[in-house]
Amino acid sequence: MSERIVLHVDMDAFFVSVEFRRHPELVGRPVVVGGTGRRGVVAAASYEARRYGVHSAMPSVTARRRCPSAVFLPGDYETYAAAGQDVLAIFARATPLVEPLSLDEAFLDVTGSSARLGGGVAIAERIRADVATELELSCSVGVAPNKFLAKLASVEAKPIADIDGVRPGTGVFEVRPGEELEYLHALAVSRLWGVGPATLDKLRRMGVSTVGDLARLELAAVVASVGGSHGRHLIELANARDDRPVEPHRGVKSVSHEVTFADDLHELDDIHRELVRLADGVSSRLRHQQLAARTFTLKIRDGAFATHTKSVTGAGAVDDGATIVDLVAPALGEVDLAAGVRLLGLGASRFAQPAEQLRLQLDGGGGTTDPRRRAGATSAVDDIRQRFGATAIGPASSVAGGELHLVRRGAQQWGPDQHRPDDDASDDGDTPSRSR
DNA sequence: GGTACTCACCTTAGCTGC
DNA sequence: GACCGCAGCTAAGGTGAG
Repeated sequence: MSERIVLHVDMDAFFVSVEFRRHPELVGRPVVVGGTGRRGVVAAASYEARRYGVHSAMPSVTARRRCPSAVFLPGDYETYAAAGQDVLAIFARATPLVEPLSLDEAFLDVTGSSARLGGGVAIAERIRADVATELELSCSVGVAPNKFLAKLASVEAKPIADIDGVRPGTGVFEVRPGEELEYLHALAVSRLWGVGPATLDKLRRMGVSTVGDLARLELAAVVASVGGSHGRHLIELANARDDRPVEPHRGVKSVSHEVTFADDLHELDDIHRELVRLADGVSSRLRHQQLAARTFTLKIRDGAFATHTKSVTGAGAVDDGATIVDLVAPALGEVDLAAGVRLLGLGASRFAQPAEQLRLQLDGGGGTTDPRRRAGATSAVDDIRQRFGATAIGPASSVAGGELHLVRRGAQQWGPDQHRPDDDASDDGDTPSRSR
């Protein structure tokens, strides 16, 4: 059997690069995309900004302090998603086996097309060239016998930004068959997929600093330290073993929305109104994907940054917002809200097909007062949104201050928007404190 | 002192039924 | 009837990724 050839393609500073296309005057300047409010985080930083130590997931406040000259742009999720689709279309020319990981990266299994297109490295170079000429974007590609190594390899191909300046990367980096361990064992163990701060701390206490150190340990010792499944997985990776296939169509297992407020919520009415909005957003996505869920999880992060979750499993699968609110609203009462609510989230999981959901509801399992009427109203809402846009209609109970604010995927991806100084001065208690 | 959003997967604990 | 062990399910929380 021939060796697999897996590519990991990772767009370079993707969100920033998309912004450069419509703001060419910003090219070469430090640019940061992400939440612009005081509670936001950095979604992407140009390489010029990275020179100053700015990186993704960094609090925007810290990024401003490190690089005051940077241009800060609010994220535009829909535009980035559209650009991501364009990129995927180019990948699809090389192989039908494309597994997107996020908007800006994907695995490609090119084993079958390699003979026709000239091998893994040649395919990678071709993809890079097409992305550059057709989309004015750049990407880095890792080539390896499996997904895990390809992912590591793409990092080696990236541009480098440090205090001395920005240097272009190689663009393509290959880990050749037979050379996997030589490459892998010299890397820091934190480079392994699945080693975050908590696991790294445990491994360090065992004297592990490189992947090679980990590979030399007994499986039992690693399992005792980090747990069975996790330990076995790490040992497999440390020995360059990863037989996971590239899966083009991975079904979703959960759908969730969460929102961080510019100012903590204290009034139960306000919290309930936000819950209605979240339920509307989640239910809308469920119906769009023809899914219904049995379990809903309420997530609350309080004013002290402590996170609490409450799960509710209904008798039947549900896909309408009002029923979801009926299910999870009682859980609000089980959480101490005295410290205020910084973040509110709602997730749906344990999916069933809508046909089963309808049957269960009509059997009385949905717990609604009149499921037929509710289903009719929900269908009408979807029709109106289809014709007039997502913000054309929403639940009346989510309206505050005469304005309709709906939750859509990615709408507040990187934190609440810029907090206006006059928000505090004009706070008449009539409108929610969240700024949008 | 500052920590978003979305998704997946894991561990632990408690409950229930056999 | 009480108790034990086990399996299965659920809830809660943690970890990690991008």
